[in-house]
Amino acid sequence: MEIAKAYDPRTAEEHHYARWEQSGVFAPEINEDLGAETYSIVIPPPNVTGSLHMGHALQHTLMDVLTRWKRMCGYRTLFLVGVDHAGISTQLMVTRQLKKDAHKTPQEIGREEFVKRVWEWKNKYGGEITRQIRREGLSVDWSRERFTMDPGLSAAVREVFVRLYEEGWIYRGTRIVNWCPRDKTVLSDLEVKEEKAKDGKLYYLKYPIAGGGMTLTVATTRPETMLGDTAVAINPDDERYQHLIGAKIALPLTGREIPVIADEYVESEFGTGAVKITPAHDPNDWEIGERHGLEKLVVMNDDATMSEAAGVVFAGLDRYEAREKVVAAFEELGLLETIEDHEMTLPHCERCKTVVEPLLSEQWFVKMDEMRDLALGLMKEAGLPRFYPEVPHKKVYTTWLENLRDWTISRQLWWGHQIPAWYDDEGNVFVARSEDAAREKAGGKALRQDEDVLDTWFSSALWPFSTLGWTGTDERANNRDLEQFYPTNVLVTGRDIIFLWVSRMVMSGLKFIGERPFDDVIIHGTVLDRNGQRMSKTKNNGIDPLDVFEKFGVDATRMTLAGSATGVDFAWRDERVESFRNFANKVWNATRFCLMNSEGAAVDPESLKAGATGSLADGWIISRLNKTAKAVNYALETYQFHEAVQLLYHFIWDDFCDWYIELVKDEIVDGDARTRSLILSILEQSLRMLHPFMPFLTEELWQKLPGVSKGLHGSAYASAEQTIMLTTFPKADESLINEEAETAMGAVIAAISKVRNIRSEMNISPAIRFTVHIAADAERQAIFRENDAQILKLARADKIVLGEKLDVPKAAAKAVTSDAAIAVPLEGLIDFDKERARLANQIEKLSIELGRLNGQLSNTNFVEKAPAEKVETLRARKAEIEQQTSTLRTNLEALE
RNA sequence: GCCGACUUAGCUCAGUGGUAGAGCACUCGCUUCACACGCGAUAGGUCAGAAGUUCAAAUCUUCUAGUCGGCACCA
Repeated sequence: MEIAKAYDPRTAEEHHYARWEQSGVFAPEINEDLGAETYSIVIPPPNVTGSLHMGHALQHTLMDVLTRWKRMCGYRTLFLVGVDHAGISTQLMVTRQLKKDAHKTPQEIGREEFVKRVWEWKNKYGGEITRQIRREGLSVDWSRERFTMDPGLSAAVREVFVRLYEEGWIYRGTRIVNWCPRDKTVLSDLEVKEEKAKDGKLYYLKYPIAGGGMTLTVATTRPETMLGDTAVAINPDDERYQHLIGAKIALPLTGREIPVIADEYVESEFGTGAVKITPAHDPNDWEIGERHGLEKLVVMNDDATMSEAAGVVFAGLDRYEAREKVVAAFEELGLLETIEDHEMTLPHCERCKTVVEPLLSEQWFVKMDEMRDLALGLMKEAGLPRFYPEVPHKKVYTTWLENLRDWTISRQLWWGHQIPAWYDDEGNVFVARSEDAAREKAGGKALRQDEDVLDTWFSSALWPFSTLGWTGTDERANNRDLEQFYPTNVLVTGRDIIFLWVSRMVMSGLKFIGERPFDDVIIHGTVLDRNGQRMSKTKNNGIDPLDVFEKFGVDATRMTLAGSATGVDFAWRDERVESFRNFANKVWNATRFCLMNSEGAAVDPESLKAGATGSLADGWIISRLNKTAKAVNYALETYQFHEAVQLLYHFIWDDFCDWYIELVKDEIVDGDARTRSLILSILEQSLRMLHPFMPFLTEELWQKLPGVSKGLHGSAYASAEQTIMLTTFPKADESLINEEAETAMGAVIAAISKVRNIRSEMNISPAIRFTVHIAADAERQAIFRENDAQILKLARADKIVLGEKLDVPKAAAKAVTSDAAIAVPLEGLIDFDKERARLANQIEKLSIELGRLNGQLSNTNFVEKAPAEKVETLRARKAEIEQQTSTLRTNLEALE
């Protein structure tokens, strides 16, 4: 069979995915072995508004590698896919579109109509990310695809909410919360990111003390909030201000009088040691207000403009305009003492980057202490989940849990799971699974539902079991998917959502299923741009995976991503992908060679066992194959994807292509059917091992191999459509690992390399054939004799002379290996100066090593304390070097 | 402020106690009948610096410097 000269990734990519998907090979049901162990992974659901980025591509690749590997190992695998409704992002996107298309705001069209439009948007555009997931080649079970707002998942959300409420773990309360004035919703602590303020200032304001001309100076970064001050606080031990405790301040611009109070919270050293207290606009001030029974005066609206309560002069002004105006007013009154530059950070809305306003507001919260204890208990007692890499994530996760605070779960949005709480006209609340149930609780009164929806992460927290059909009403035993696939085996995600998502899944899994959601958590690294910077939309330095797919192919991209060390950030290099593109082409061409010479041959895994007793090269490559299989399986078991990639790359390229194909080329081309079948079978095993990483290439090639059939499938997949996906992943057969063959082959390879070195260093054209003399002991001579054809071919020699000792004229180039002395007579071709330099260079290298060895071996401490085995190894090596050096010296002297 | 990670060849990165590795780039040679996305052969590192533990340190400990990250506080 003839195939194209170069691999075209696009053809293979277009060829196989639809067929795989349609034939059902991704679904766990493809496995006919009822006793098969299960293996399950749930995808971290990408946002429905999202499109694929490198972070996705990385984590998706790792999950797919594991899934495909385990499927090939005979597990009943489920790789569950789905999408997150992404409350804020989606609402913003549809709001923008509404404005553009209809020039309307959500408020103008009303909640019902707005939500309807979001669903329309979702149905029309929400499939983008799932199309991209198909492009990546992920072997996910599309028949179980989920969306966080599916009826079943929504039922799970209501169930969890009601249960937590009934247990008192969910409550409603008035607190200072993080308020995004642009998105007009509350945010949890985790959705707020501190960033350095560009030009932070500390304003020193003089507050007049009532009755008497004295002032007390307070320092503040937010002068506008003084309009809501209800006290000034000082430390009770601050001697400077003792006399003022209990005094009244005539608060400028407001006409109000506020007390001076004493509270431990105040640090005398900071600022002036006197703090203005605004309980409605600062969490710490709130606490102080609670302690001292202060009034909580709200002077700001939910869009961060000043409210009526701020006074007629300021009402309606934006917070920053109000700040300027307040400062100007103080200056006019002669009450502005000074303004200092002040380094500080400000909280920003993670999504829209607006400065978050601490605002007094009534919200729903989850009390986290008992939930936290469940997760901490699991870590303490079972060490779960296991983080990969363990450092630093285990500690960071644990520490975060230990300091966990209550979780604000309500959001002032329309897109999401509406809170299942209803109110009567008196404001009594009825929490229930449905409106009917709520009304029943309320004695049939008319009710209205809470306007707010739940934090998107509330539903994400249930993902590992809500996606498997849990709604709280099913007994687990009656739910086959939950029973089979929960807990999942491993979670693969980025470190930025360990708190937001991972910890919450652990807590809710333990609480509602009574079992951990997963054993292992792989935290992958961040893909940086080529300058080592984080990719971001604002910097516009993102690398689009789809562009890379287009340029180098999906498989090459997957190899690049899997080839990065687990958990470690790395700078993106197209050159790296290019090298894997080249590798794909190498595999393609190795297959091409085998196919061009495949007449009369077929893939037959049994031939590997028989082949092990064939030629040295056969035994050697089969040994290498089995060692590689062993190492690859181990690497995957321990999530060392990059190690597996390296092993496969070098086995296929170096061992198989550069050595084995070249060694057996003549036999293959000459039509030796046995060797042809053997090389096809080794190639086929290699393709299998490569398949989890490079699914398209390997399927494309595998299907072309003579002799492939369902017969190669694992026993659990006997009736499935023919695909490499369902062949058995190679496991090492220890009996086929042959150290003797590897050592012998090593001698042949070393000899060939030395001759090549001579040819290259002495500038001898490849066209010139010469005689190679090899001196070695009888045993080694036998090896060289048996493989003389291969040596002749690969060293481009026309004759080999074997003997105990070299017998060559002076005009010869010489070299030594661990096993042999080598000489190539070069009458008329040799440059004696060059040859002397070459020999001297080899002697020099050996002498450096010898010096080090002598140092160690003459150290009595080493000889006495190091393991005897180690000492013996060094002694043997020393003897070898001395032997080689002596030979090289003799050769060098002969040239003098 | 607290916690942590990283610093290895020109570049990007592997390598957790026993002779420093890969890919790319560089140098030299090659239309060798699978592949120039290739073949062959070289060159290139006092493993950030210092001290310590050890027979032995890139690897363990401490300190220093630089880079990056997380958390907390911030009147």
